[in-house]
Amino acid sequence: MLQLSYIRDNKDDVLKRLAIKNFKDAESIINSIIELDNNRKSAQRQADDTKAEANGLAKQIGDLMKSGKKEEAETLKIKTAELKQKEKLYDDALKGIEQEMHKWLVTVPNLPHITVPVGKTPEDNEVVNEHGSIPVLHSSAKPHWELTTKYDLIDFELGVKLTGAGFPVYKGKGARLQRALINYFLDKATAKGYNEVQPPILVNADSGYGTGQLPDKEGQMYHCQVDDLYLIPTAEVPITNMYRDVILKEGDLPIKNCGYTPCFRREAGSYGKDVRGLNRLHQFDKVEIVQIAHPDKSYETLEDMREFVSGLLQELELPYRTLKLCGGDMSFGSALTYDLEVWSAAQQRWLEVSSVSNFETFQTNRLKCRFKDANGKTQFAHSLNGSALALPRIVASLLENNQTETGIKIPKVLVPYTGFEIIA
RNA sequence: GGAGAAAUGGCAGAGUGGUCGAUUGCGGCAGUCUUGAAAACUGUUGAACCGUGAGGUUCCUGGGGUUCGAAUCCCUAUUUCUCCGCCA
Repeated sequence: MLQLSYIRDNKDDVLKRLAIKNFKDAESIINSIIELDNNRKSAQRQADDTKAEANGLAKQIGDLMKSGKKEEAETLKIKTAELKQKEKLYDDALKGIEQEMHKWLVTVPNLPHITVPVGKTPEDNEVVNEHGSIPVLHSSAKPHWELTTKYDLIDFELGVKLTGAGFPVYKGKGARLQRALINYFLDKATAKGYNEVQPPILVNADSGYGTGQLPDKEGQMYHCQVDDLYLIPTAEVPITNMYRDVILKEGDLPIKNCGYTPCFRREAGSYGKDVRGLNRLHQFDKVEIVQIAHPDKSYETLEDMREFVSGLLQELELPYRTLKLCGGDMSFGSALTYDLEVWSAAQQRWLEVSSVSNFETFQTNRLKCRFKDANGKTQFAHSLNGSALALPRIVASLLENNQTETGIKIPKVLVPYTGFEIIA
């Protein structure tokens, strides 16, 4: 959610940047928000003045009662009755305006950073770098969904039987590989100074609103209606919401947390080759890194996080590239997003394995996550998060890229975690 | 799941209808003293909104109500604690 004061003071800038995000009707929506805010101010003025008057009278009545002047008190009481009606009227009006304003505000996406490329589709994303060489596979190389069957690593059919499509069963060395990756990622993150947390994987609606999954992406989350809880689509939700309604000390920043959780996504509307094998699942594992940063430092932090994730891919010896997302491809709440994609040799395409974003104050404004600066003023912190990493597509490319005629080789850094060097 | 008790500022903990946004202690911050530190002493220390300012309004878990007036009374939700039941 954008900050009202920023919208008021920088309307032109806001409109210019919303255009980069291809946000429709920006001008009319921003205008109505500003107009509503003006109404809000005068409504609050009226309400406050009325209350001040009523408070004054109540105090007078108290004094009169104490000094035994009952009759005078009674006359004043009659006066307050009228004020009370007015009070209710003004309060209701104010509440109505605030609700209306909030309704509009949550529809406005975050402003993109000035360096965000203009564009509408993934083709317009800017390639920041490419790393590693594209492997050449032997003639009988297979896509990962055949390899997982051949070596009995993942049983997609069994998952369908237990739950449905997109809920695979990992078996034997496949299951062990999952555990190895999770441990490896967590070890790397904690070594980098991230504090490991294990959050709940069901969250309440407040948490959903805090990080922006609600109200706009409601349909993408699994919802336990009996208890009104949501299965998390990413650990970002619980980990960032730990700082909802919190005022931090400036010295506490940056706060670095990481956590492993399963993630659940309904993925309504996905189809075709996108959902083949491990490419898109309803349940998958991910290690997430989250930082709460000082506004002056958040872009340095973003680069740090990007480099950390790149380092993981390098150690895993996977060819990858980094994209800076264009305005049209960025998520609703992000100000700047890097996507990291690994090359999937048998599918001959790039697979997104990490998304690293700076949300600036977009989430912290909703969360009311603030810090006290050197002057004792409270201001919103910046929130950032990134996948480090999401497992399925890493597994897909590891299996595909490292396949040989004699088996699938495990990258050196993982061997201590898997306990085996080859899947054969 | 059943019965009872409770929820107040960063923490502890007063306050049971009228200058209470809230006594006090701890913690935090600033100062005095000190070569420095500690101790001691002094001061200061919640948030949001409106207002150039003076100042005003709101917030004592959330929501609703009673009253001229609510932290204080009533209803309700949530959470915590104790006891019982169930249980990985």
